[in-house]
Amino acid sequence: MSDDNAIRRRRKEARPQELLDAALELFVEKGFAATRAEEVALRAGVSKGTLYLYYPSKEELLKAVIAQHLSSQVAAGAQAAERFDGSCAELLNELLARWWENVLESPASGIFKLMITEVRNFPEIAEYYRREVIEPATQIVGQVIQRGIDRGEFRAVDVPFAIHSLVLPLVMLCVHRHSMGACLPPDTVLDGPGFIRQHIALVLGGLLRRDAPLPA
Amino acid sequence: MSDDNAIRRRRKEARPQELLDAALELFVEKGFAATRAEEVALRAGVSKGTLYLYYPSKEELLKAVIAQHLSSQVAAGAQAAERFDGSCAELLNELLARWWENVLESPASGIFKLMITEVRNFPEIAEYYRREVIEPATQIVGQVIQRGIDRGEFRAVDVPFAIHSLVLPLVMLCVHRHSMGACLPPDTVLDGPGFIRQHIALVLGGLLRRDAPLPA
Amino acid sequence: MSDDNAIRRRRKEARPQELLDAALELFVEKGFAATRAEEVALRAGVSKGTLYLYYPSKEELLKAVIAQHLSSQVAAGAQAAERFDGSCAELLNELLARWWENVLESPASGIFKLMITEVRNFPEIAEYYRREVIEPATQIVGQVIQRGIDRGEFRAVDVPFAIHSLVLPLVMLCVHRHSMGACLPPDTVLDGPGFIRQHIALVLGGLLRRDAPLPA
Amino acid sequence: MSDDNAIRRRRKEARPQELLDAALELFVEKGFAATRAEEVALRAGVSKGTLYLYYPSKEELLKAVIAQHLSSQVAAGAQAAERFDGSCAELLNELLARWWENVLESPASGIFKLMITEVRNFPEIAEYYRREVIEPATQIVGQVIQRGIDRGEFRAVDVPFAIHSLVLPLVMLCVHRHSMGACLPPDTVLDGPGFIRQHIALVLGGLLRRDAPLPA
DNA sequence: AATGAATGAGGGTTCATTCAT
DNA sequence: AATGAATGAACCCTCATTCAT
Repeated sequence: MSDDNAIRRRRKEARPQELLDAALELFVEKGFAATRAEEVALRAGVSKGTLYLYYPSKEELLKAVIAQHLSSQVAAGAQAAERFDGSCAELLNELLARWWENVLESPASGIFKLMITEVRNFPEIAEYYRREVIEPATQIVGQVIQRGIDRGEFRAVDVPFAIHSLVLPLVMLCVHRHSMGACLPPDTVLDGPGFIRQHIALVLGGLLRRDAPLPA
Repeated sequence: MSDDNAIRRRRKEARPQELLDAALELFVEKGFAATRAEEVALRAGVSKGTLYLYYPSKEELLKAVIAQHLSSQVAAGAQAAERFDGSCAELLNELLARWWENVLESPASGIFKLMITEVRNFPEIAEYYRREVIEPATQIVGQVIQRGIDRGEFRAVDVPFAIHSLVLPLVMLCVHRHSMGACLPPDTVLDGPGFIRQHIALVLGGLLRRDAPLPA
Repeated sequence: MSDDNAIRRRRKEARPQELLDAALELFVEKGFAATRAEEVALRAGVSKGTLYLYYPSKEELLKAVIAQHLSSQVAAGAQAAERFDGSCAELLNELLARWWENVLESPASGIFKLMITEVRNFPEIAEYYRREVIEPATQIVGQVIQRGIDRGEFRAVDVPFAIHSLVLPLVMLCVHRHSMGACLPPDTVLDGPGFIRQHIALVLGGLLRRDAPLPA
Repeated sequence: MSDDNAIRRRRKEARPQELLDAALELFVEKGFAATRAEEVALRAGVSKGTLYLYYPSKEELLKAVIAQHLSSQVAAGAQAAERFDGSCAELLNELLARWWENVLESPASGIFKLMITEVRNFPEIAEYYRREVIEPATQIVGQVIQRGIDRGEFRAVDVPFAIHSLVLPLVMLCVHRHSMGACLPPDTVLDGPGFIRQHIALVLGGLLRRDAPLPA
């Protein structure tokens, strides 16, 4: 019996996460409004009623999904940036490539599409997202660029603009993967890592002073 | 009678467009599923029933909205690319800047968010979008880059990757404007033209051969 | 102009009847509730609005349809019964055969199906129908049978029962023609006059005293 | 739990039948189009939504109502006809009287009115009805009459006509009961069994050879 | 008189949520 | 804790009716 209970308890403790995973998948796939609460429950392997034992409403479920994926998503990046001691170009390379691996290649990447589709319907989420994601991510990348400029590695470009030039394609790629990308034949889909490498090289081409040595 | 009818007919002929405009706004704002048919009607200044005199269902209305904004959206760009006789760098500058003005600054820019949120629910739309927008737009930009490479103006980069590096930030910016951007204080919003100018400069920095002269 | 007006006026004066005809057809075909007012108008060759110039509502149109077809439908039969001087058997033969020709073979035959389907939704119609149709028709046939009994031509059967035995099959045949009959291949449909002749012969076989001479 | 579930399951299992019963009543009373789905639900003692847990649409509910009442409705009659060993006249008496009791006196009798009012709107129902009801019922009665003719009990009448002469009044009576009959004072309504007895006697009077002995 | 665009109440159907078991 | 039957508010869509032309 203790054994059964152990399984049961493990099962029970896994429930919220299983529900969040199912919800993320479906909300990203079909949108929040077009997803039925029962679908989420079924995909998580429980009944409709059980969903409501863990989340008081479909909307709270959405918020939980978002909260989970936005918290401490950027903490890791910040630490990497602190410790790194190579050139700024190399650091950017490192940061964005790692970020791609950790976030964009995972199911969590859907969160970006989800944010895009739902912020305007749930305004409280907007501020949360700005504070937890945009702000810190912008800061990390911005600091590296600023450091590159200060060190004479980069030209004196407009830093906020440069951040967008670097980051937006990656985010967009990730959104694409969950919208059009999901409708096209898989071989059509862009090779992520390959693209990132060249993209950073291109933008660095504009960032680097002409007299600076090219990065490896 | 002719006069009376004229007024009436003008009204009637304007209805479809008024409805499409209202629908675009609302579908972009709240998503297709979360928008009530009656809301669209009211924003267009008519009653619920009137909507159905012009479009047989909410779904057909969505398709009409999309069809209208995707048709011949890229034709203009193609012509500009044909006629242009300056350097490829200048042509890219010209193309993207003009595209920004014509599309992204207009209400039509919302169509990108709409596509992202709805393609997976309406698969027929995906193919249509690929054929009418992605394919031709990719070709135009791709041809310019290829020409630059052939002429010795650009380095021998991977063309499809380069297209994405150039274009995705603009699209993403535009999506952003209709999602997070609509939730933040207006002064936070990025300056479009300024960004575009620097973005192109940055990427061109990576595209141009180091020994080539910088564009004006 | 006078000529145009003449046509117009003729046209106009024919309108109510054209509308009634169209309404009868459609109400019989699809039922009152399932028939749209506009359908009636279109079948009558006018626009939706015009229908309402002649009848204030769909329900009033139904009542007009019914009233038209029930009034004086039986008057003719009554007179024939008065004048006839042959045997009662011959008279019944005559009456029912004629009734079949005049009523059941005409589009007006649909009125029976219409009554069946709609009386319960429009109770005021019931009394009207009883008074105008059932009562007089019953009386006419009943009188003939009663006379036959009084004269010693028929056995002393229950008269109301006998009326039903004679008349119900004809009515049912007629209802059938507008329901199942309309769904089957036309060659399947029963030959009306042939049936009537044998039906009356059969029932007369039971009515006539065994020692009476058979009718021609 | 088993007990609780038992009650619950019994409830759930009874629902479809309760809904079918309510639907039959209302569709017969008001017609299919004029009956609201919610009315059916309320009469069955459940809420609007519950109806849709058991039947996917109002139209499917109609089909279920019809299917239930037409299946195996005539099987019993066929068996009785097989086993019977009296005279054909007695057999007809028996068959029709029994049919009256079993079908026409029950709420199921409404199905005839329902068929009449709805076949033309749901063509698939027509074929079904012909195959399941008309065809077999016609055969049973037809065989008895034919046997009577073969045995020299009946005259050589036209069999299909004779079938109609026997059966149509009963069907019509039954239709009447759910249309006009429901609008008249109850005491006006014809006495079914009494009528059937005399009706059969009358028609048999025409069927039987004059030299044959009258049935008891 | 005739039209047909417009209206909005009404009915079919869905689905978030509740609650008895 | 888990289920799933039941509810009813809400939404899509239809159509009887109106009315400006």
